[in-house]
Amino acid sequence: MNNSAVSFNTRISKFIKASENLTLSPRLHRPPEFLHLSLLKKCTHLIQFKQIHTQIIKNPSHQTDSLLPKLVEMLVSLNQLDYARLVFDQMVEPTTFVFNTMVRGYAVGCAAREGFQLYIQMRYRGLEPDTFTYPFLLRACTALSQGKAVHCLILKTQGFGSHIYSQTSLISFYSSHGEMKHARQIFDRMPQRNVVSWTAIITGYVKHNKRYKDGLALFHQMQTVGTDINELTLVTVLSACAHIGAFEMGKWIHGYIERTRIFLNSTLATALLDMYAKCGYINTASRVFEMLPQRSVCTWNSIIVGLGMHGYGDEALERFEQMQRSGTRPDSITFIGVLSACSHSGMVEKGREYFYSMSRDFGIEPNIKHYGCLVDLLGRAGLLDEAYEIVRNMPIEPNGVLWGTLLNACAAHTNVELAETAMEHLIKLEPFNDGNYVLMSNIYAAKGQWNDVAKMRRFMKDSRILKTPGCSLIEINNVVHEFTVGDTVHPQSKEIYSMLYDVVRRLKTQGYIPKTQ
DNA sequence: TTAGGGTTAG
Repeated sequence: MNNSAVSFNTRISKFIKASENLTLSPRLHRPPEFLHLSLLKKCTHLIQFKQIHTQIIKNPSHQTDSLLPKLVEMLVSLNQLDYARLVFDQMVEPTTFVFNTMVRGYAVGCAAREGFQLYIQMRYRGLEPDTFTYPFLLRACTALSQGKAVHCLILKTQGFGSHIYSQTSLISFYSSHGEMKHARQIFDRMPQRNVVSWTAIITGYVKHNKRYKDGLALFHQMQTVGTDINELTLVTVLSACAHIGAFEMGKWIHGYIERTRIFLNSTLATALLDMYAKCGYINTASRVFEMLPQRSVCTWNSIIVGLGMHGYGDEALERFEQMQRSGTRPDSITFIGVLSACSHSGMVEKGREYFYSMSRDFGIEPNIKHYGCLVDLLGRAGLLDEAYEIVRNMPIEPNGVLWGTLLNACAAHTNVELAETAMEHLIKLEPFNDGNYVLMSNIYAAKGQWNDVAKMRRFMKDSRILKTPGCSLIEINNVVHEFTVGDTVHPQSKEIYSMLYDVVRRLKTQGYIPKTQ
């Protein structure tokens, strides 16, 4: 036990002794409550809470409204939920505040059932829910049906013009369950919106539903309306830019951050670095990284992943070493960055060494993604037998991505036999992934096994597996245009195709032969 | 005592 805990225990012993003596005195029969409160605030260990709790319940007059709720609140904050419940159950007249606090506690453990039970108990006692109740209750929900039940309760008690916090919670809940239609309906019907509700709906599109263009469109709309924008909004918008390569937009946001002097905290910096890296501007990402006022494991990860992605393996590993010298402990994601950097730069020995050092030197157990990187590292380098050995002996059940990694390596090094083994697993794990069949067909073609190519194509046709049309995005004047193979949706489609034919014609005159198989 | 955020294997 450390010194502060010892001194605390001395103080509490003295206090208990004093309060026991005071109880005997007719004039000073109750110890002052503020003493309990000030001691409660200093508690760090469960045993200390228990000692004070014992003292509180010794004096029935102290079970009143200020001490036990405070005790429940503090226990919930310390995640001592069972003990908080025990104290809660001793309360004669728990208030809405205490019910809310308990529901908040259950929300941490996603215990919606207990949360609902408490809510019913609260209403049964004739207590009205307040503006805090539903956001807590929603946070406890995991299943869509549970959230819908809370939505009904909100409508029943608050009506359609319910409180902005409840509505924003509903937007987040529905969007995180893929129900953007519901989320958008609530958003559109809100009588009042603020930066949080706008950010919640944009995040719904971007983070939870991968609808980046829709997210950016709403961000434009948000600016038109003139709502405040803060760093949380920008983090989400930058993440959307990174995913679809909207560099102009991302650069504009960087300018906005500088113009409005928004503090580049580590979350915002991580998103900004990632945007530059994913849009192809790794040098700008490095320059921004150098200037950062604040670095965290995430900002380090972002730059390491970015460098690795661009084939700057040595620079990524240098950043990794620099990160450790700066005193930042690498985490699981750091090693994904490090391993993929080795993989993309062909640094087999170093990659192997880093993989085995993860648990040995850093206490981080490799997960399936780390194994994926290792298999990719070995596979790209042509060490297919070793890669297959890893897949067969790894302690985690290999998934589709992992077998897909091996299949890619087989395609790069034309190994039909191992590709067929990988394919056997992929048919079970990813039966509708057209890319796998096309790759297998290409491996047969590379070996000249045309009968097998035909078989593979026939299998795809019979199983009604269609090739996903190729898709590309281009950003012009802050607007992202999306194209799929053969589409004529764009208003300038004729001119675009005419230009494409011209490009292909010129390429062919320079000796380019398209690879169509 | 309440709502919204980043980096991760083919």
